[in-house]
Formats: sequence, C-alpha cells, structure tokens
Amino acid sequence: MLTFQEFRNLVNLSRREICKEIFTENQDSIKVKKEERVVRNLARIFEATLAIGNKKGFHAMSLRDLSKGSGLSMGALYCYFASKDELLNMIQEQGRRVTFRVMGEQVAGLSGPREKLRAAITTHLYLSEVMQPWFYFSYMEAKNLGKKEQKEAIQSELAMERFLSGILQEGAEAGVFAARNADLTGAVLKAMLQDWYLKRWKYTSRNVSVEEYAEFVIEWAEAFLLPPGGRAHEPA
Amino acid sequence: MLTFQEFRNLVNLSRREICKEIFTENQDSIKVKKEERVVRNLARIFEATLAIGNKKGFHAMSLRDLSKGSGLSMGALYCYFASKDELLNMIQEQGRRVTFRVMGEQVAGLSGPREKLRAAITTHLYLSEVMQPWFYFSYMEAKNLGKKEQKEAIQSELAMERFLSGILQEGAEAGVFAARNADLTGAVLKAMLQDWYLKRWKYTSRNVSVEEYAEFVIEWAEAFLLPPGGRAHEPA
DNA sequence: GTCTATACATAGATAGAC
DNA sequence: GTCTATCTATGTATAGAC
Repeated sequence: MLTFQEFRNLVNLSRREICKEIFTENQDSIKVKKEERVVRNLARIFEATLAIGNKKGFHAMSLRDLSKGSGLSMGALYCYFASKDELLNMIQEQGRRVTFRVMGEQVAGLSGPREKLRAAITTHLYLSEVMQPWFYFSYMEAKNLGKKEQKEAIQSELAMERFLSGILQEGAEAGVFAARNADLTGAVLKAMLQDWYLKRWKYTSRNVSVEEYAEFVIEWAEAFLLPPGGRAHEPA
Repeated sequence: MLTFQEFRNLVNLSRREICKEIFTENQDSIKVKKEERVVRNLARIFEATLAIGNKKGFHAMSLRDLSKGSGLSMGALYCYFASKDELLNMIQEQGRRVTFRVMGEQVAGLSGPREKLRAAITTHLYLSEVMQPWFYFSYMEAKNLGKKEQKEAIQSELAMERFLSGILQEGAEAGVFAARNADLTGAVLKAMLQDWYLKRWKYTSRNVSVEEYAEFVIEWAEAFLLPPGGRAHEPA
C-alpha cells in the first residue's frame, strides 16, 4: 500500500492543477480569457471561499467577505462566476470529478477483493486528506444546492457506496469475506471514511496520522469480514 | 435489550414534554407567561424551525419563513425568543440536556462492560431516532453558534466519546474486550452512531429499522473487540 | 398576547469609469 | 480586466394599535 507521501506525489492535486481543470470545465461562465491570470485568481477565490465557508457557512459568507478574503473587488469576482450559486456548483462538481477519477485510477487493476478493499479505504482517506476543505464543504453545503445539483450529489454519494459494497459482494462470492449485509457494511464503512474529513480537528489534536487511521479502519473492517484465523496473513 | 417501542414508552419525549422543559429553562427570555399557551406555540416554532432549517439551513431560513411555517406573526415570534441566535441556542441546549439525561438513565446500573456497550449503542440510536430532526440540526448548525456555545457543543461531543471509550477501557481491563486503541475505537463507533441521524433518508429508503441497525453496529463492534471464540455467547 | 407596519442594515448583483 | 459606486430586494428587529 502507498504511503501518504507517495500518494501525494503520484496524483497531482496542487491548487494550480485543480484550478486549471476548473477553468477548462467552466470557460463559458468565466469572462476572463488569459489562462495564467484566471488560474491565479481562481486559486484565490476558491481558497477564500473554502476558508470562510467552512468557518461560518456558505450562505453566511457575503460576497463582501469573499472580496476581502480573495483580494478581488466584487465587480471582478463576477468575471469568474455568474452568481453565488454557480460558485457553489463549481466547487461541488470539481470535488466529484477529482474523487471519481482518483478512486478509479488507484483501485483499477488490483486483483483480489482484499487488496481492492484496502486500496479503496486508503485512497479515499488519502484523497480526503489532500482535499479536506473541499470534502468538508461539499458535505456541509449540499443542502444549499439547486434541485438538480442536489440529485447529482446524492447520486455521487450512492455511487461511492456501491463501489464499496461491490467489493464486499465480490469478496463474499469468492469466499474471501464472510457473507455479511453488503449494503449496510458499505454504508457504515463510508461513515468511517467520512469521519476523517468531517472531524479533522479531532484527529489533528490527537496526533493521529492519516496512515494510522487508514490502518485502523482496515483492521476494523477485516475483523468483521474475514473468517477467524484468516486475519493474521498480511496480503503484501 | 429494550425494543424501540419499549424505549419510546419508557422515556417520555413527546413534543409537549420537550417544550415544557424548554419553557422551564428559558423563562427569562420568554415574555409570555401562561404555560399552556407557551407550550403550544413553542411546539409550533420548534417544529417549523427544524423542518425549514434542516431543509435549507438555519441561516437561509428567514423569520418571514418561520412566521409562515409556525403560523405566528413576526412580532409574536419575538415574544418567545430575543433573537434568531437565541432560538438556535435553545434548540442546541435542549438537545444536549435530553441526550445526557437519557444516556445516563439507561446505562447507569448495568454491570458488565459488554452490557454497557450494548446499552450505550442502542440507547444512542433509539434517542437519535426519536429526536432525529434535533440531532441533525445540532450537527449541521454547530458552526453558526457563538463562540461560547460552540465550545459547549464540542465539549458535549467529546464527553459522549469519552463515555464510549470509557466503557471500552473498562472492558479491556476486565479482560472482556481485546486491548485496542480505546480513543480511536470510540471515535469510529461514534461515527457509526452519527450516520444513523445524518443519513436518515438512506436507511428509510432501504427499509432498515433502528433495531436492525443497532444490532448490526453491535455485531461489528464485538467482532472487533471480543476475542475470537467469545463471540458466540449472548449476554441476555 | 398578537397583529400590522415600518425602520434600518446588509445582501446579491450590475453599470460605467479607468 | 478591475475598480468604485449604486440599485433593489431581503434580512432582522421593533413600535404601537388592538
């Protein structure tokens, strides 16, 4: 399994890279055209939005707050998004895009259910560590989305869960995992993964690293899923 | 272990009863004095606040919304709280009060760590089932609290976790539970309990009852905590 | 106790100078 | 491209009639 540093180097998730992708995907609503400039200002806007929004809520963040936080005037802000709601959508969509791309990349190609499960857990935790403000924001602000976007967020949540329970199902059929309720197990496993970015402050204050947490969740999952006696063998 | 219905009948958590307690605790800020009337109107106010607030967020709920939802005029609303912020505090405080009272009542007097753990898990889930809108609201709106109230909310979260990890610690010392990281185990256990009220819609749509969910969480926890072989014996 | 009417602040959004 | 100044809607809160 990758260490967190190896993961970080492997997947390029720098602020610049993320904003470049946002620019590509939203060229219609962004009035400014010079990439270099757009990327720099988008970085400021998103950083400020996530910081202020995660502190007091997106709805409570006024565009005057955002103007101060980003260093751009209110007039300038509207060259990068058409409305406050659109800004919200851009953040959510970008989070989903990155999540599914990275999860797919990291787990695809692995063979056994046990390896897949370990990779899925670790990757999700590493990813939510790199993009913690994004994940936290998406979770807490989902109810402020429009109807269509809310549906997409729910679909995304369910897809991630099916991804997990699919691995469990596969493992049960192969006789690697005990036959448990795969839906419920997937749901609860997801809750454990979410806790890492929802309660980040708690784990920070206790000096728990993301690698320790990943190992702990895997241990917990395997205690439930592996038949007694099969637990001792490490897969790699 | 109690069934959900037995729990419901045992602890009196009707809307009326809860609003009566809110009245008692907030007589200073409530200008109206006739108990019967206050209880009736508080019930309307809190029901509307939780419904609207949980749908679109407390900050996004205007007092005009609340006026329509509760059937009281805006002027009348201010006879029951001094400001919108105070309304938020009242909801949060009432939730905490009930939680700690009920958790204490139900787990106190039990002897073995295993019984205590089962009771703690079940009681928390049953309670969050009865008061789901309260629990969800308190979680999602914690960031809108004032500084002092935010501290209280965090303290309350940590106290609940210590309550769980205390039981684990005790069990490890008695040799009933395996020696695991009690803090981390408590944190993850709490994440499982929270998922029940944070993702209530999901479990509703899958027809999972609170009793099933409780049994599932207990099973998983014991798979992790009980030494292999000790798992077969049911305590009651 | 409850209502209607209103005061005053702040929100999102845009126009037009530079 | 970015700024300042400003428009209009909506927010919380209160005054005073009933």
